[in-house]
Amino acid sequence: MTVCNHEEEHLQAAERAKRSMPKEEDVMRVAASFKAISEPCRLKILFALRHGEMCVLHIVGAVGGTQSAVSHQLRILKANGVVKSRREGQNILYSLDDEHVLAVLELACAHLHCHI
Amino acid sequence: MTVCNHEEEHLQAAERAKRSMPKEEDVMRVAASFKAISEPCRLKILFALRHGEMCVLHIVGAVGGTQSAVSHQLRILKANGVVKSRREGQNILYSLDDEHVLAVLELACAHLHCHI
DNA sequence: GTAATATATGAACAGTTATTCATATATTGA
DNA sequence: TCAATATATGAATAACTGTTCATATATTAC
Repeated sequence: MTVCNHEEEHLQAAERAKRSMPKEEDVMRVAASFKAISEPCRLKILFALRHGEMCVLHIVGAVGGTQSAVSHQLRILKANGVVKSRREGQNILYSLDDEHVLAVLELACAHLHCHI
Repeated sequence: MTVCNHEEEHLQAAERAKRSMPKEEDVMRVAASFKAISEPCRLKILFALRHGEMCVLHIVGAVGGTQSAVSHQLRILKANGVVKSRREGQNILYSLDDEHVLAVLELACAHLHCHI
């Protein structure tokens, strides 16, 4: 296969793309973060946490599913820097890690013309 | 299991979370979009397309892998509204669907302290 | 210490997905 | 029409992932 040989403009874009490709490690981290928020159940958790921190059983109540499933999902979200948690007595309170998370959610919804 | 019964503040967040949960259909669409950009190979395609539209073989050159694999991935990106394409002679030129896509990428990188 | 509540986790199974290979379609030029 | 180039796609397999079930850990109240 021979790479196409048209417009100079496209060739320049291709060369810049090759030069400026982020490090494999960074690509993997970004991919893992998006994967963390790409399952409906985990996304519901984020929508739930928009309004503030919540304990696990409140999250279960808001998104459905079993306590075990939600706990597994929270672990994935936390491991990828999407949510954070703190203990308060018997409860662990979860919240969105920072303002970037909500901003990404809102951008995605705007892109898809969802009103959330 | 009994839902925890602490701070009024948390209870209100839980109730608002339940009331304002987006429709299942919208959650699925957002999740599918994030899933589309959650694989390293597809993410590399997006990083490549930051600099402008490119034909398939240029994309293959920038991200690696086989032509077939890249073509499959492009189909997924396009089906989920992440990239768009137009024909120009023998070539199909791909580009990011709109400015939201780049904005989401940049937010994610900022969140993870990647310099892209 | 014991019971109760809240949360986390390991293993196993089922469903999903990415890649490869072979092949098909579409465009261009002769 | 034929050959060459560019892109797409169906099927199969291998790898990954989410859920469930059972159980473990941690905190509090008694």
